[in-house]
Amino acid sequence: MRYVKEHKLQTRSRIVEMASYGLRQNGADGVSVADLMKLAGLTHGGFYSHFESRDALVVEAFALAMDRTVSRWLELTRVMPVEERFDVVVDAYLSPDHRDNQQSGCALPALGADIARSNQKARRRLARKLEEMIDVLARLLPQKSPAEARQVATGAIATMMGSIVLARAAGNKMLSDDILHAGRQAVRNQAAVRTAK
Amino acid sequence: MRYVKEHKLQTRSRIVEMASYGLRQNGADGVSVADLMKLAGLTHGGFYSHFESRDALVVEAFALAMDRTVSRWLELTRVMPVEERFDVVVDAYLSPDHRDNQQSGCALPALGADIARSNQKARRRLARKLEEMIDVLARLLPQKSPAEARQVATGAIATMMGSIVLARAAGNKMLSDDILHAGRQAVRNQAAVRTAK
DNA sequence: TGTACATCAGTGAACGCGCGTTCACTGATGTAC
DNA sequence: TGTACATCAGTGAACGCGCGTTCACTGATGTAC
Repeated sequence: MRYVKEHKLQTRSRIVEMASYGLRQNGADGVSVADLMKLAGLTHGGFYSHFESRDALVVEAFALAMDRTVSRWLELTRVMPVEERFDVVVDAYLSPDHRDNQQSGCALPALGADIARSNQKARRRLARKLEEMIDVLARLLPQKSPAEARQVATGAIATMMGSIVLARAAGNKMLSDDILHAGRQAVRNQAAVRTAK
Repeated sequence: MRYVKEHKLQTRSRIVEMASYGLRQNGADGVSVADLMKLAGLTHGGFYSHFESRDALVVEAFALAMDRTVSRWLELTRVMPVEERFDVVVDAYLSPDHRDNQQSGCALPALGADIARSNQKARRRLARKLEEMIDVLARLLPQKSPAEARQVATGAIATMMGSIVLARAAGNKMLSDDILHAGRQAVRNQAAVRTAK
């Protein structure tokens, strides 16, 4: 064996990571296998020794991007006072920076609709990642009951991802900024109602 | 002239209408020109005597679908007492029926992300349709100031479309239903805060 | 009223291209001696 | 320590296919006579 056993796994990870950028940027159908491999510094021929199909990579890349978003939320809130944590996440999500950097942003606005048209297996995997995301966000609302926190977190994620899609789609700077602002207000209002446990 | 002048325009309209169903169902990249023409009962050869390119049809079909949604909201609320109108629209949007009938539903959840990756011209056209949609929904909140109604309507549309995308993407019936429910609550809470003018 | 004709909406074969996928091959590498 | 070797990660040509688009043609139709 001329290569350490981890070498191929590292290459595979690199492909998934770079693909997650390319796919978020251009959509699930917007990048060819050859281009995805080029992003990882490889040629397309070796692709099928790493993945069963292009679709399999798309699902993996999506899952990785979801994990990264969750990790980012955890990092972002670690050193924050409890009562500011939720708003910090919301403000970072609904920022011009996130709107303008699709390739490194949350996978939901970029790929959600593609997953919705995908097969059941992919949608189940998304569902699990989405539940994780909801749980992490709900834990940033400790002043609410678990059930209410979960409901608010679910609505907040829907509002945040919808706002980002619309803000990116609107070919009109002023409208786009208005959408981000309205999204922030909307999430705050959702969280504010019946704050008491 | 062997055909009345409106004949070709009617055919064109039929193509746009049928395309709007096919594209909402399968995404902007999910249906071929040949299939889109077949939906209208035609063959693909005549396509370019009606449209400059496939993209041009996609944009027209998207715009038509947006108009239909706005018309639907107006019909739905015409005979309703003023104070119930907003909720009627929200409940119809965030219904299992809308989630499960992508082809005849709102174009934003189905095609928003595709438009976000489209050219500036298409995005400007979307922006105009989106402003219309926001205005119509804002007018269903007459108890708020125009500025606040517009902000709430914007946030509500983001929440509604985000919830539908997530509810469709979640390969898990219970989660999907939870998302619709959380979306309804979220929109209500957004509208409820500071209701007074 | 009947017929020949010009028009043009719609047809379907053909094009070039890029895609996902396959496969015979290469060459860098750790190991055996 | 140096060399021959087996392995297999990665290469790039080739495949079949479906796509968007083009174009020469057809045939149904309203009009002129």
